[in-house]
Amino acid sequence: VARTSRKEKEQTHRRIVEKATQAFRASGVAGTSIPALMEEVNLTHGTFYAHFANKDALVAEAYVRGLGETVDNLLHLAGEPAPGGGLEAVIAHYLSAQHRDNPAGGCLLPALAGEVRRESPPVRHAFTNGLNDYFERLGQLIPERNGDADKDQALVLASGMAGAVLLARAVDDPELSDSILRACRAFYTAAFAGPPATSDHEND
Amino acid sequence: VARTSRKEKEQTHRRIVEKATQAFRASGVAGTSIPALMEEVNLTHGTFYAHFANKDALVAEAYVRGLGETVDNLLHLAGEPAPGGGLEAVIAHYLSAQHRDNPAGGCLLPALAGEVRRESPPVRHAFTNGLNDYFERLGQLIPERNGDADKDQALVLASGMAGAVLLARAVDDPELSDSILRACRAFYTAAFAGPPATSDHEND
DNA sequence: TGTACATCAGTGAACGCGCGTTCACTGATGTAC
DNA sequence: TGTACATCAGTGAACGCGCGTTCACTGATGTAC
Repeated sequence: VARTSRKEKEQTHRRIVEKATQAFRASGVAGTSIPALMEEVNLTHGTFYAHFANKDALVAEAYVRGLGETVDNLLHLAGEPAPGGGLEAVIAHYLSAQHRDNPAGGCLLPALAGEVRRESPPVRHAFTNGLNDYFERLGQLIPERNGDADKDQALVLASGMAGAVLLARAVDDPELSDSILRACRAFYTAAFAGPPATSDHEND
Repeated sequence: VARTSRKEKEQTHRRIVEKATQAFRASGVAGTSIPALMEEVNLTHGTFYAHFANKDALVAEAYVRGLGETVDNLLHLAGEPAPGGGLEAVIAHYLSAQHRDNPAGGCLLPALAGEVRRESPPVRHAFTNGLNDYFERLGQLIPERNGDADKDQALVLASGMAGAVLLARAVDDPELSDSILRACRAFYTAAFAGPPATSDHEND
């Protein structure tokens, strides 16, 4: 077989990016080779360069797509964007064992944010744009509570949850890993999705 | 020159580990080659294998040392371990531009925790042990406030701060990066190091 | 303390390997008439 | 609509490179007497 139509080429392009976002989150950018990636797309690696100038161009595209997917999934979990309504569900899912155990399909931040610092300027810029969207859309779920700006609260919540999953995935002790998720889930739920102000002391 | 004394060999070993913890935090494990590392130690790369069975053995040792150093530095910042006293200083330093801009000398977690998941079992185990120490020693700085266990609070604070530095380092927009640090510093200080319970509304 | 031998820290060339990327080629798709 | 030619998506062998690791070697250090 030698050539496919232009429509099929677009689909191939999308399939490469799609597999790449998953592979990058699962194995890191350096840990995902072009030959291995193209094999998963069922093409020879030579054709990669008909779609992208180089690996860097793919990385930039995959980061943006991965961040977008991440937020889409989170907002979908929250149901209709009723302000504050679904935030508890978002936190519970983000800090779940299911999310921890599925890096390839989960949020891009705990999987890849640590590598962004060492990527090329275009990749870092694409990531930053995607992250700004992320913060903004997450912020819309948070009810205004302390007079803090929505975005400031989104920064805290997003970075905090990313850090929790980061550590929960790193340790090899399942109990400790569960403890990290449990403690953070309780904390962030109370801080961002709990009742506005009760005089009762909170319990588990 | 051909051979040095046993005492000098021990020093060489330490110098390799020391340079490795810095290089790994700055460039990642995969991004640090044995030849490049040994050049920084001013030795030819062949002698590396007189000190370590393979790269993995160095990685395990460097993780433990890096985590230990990190906590030592933090506790030193907190001054005498007066409970609750130095926590504000620890948070302020961790979430400072200075820390963000110095990955090689800073906390190991935002720099390397994302890679641990893909390391060998011995490396993950060494990391987990080091992290348990980290949590315990950090927990001793946190005043008991809500009846939560010290360790649970340490998990939240450590993972939250690590996530904040992780994202602050990833973005290429200095303003956004500063915002992340500022918002998280205000939040975690109020949550963990602030006054136990004031009726006043907090301000900046 | 002095001598003779064994050890082994460090040297530097070499290895096999997988990486990102290139390139001549194939033949179905797209286009001009 | 049919024919003739140009394009180009995908193929598969090949490249230069740096990686982790090995190894024969050197000569100062360590040890036995």
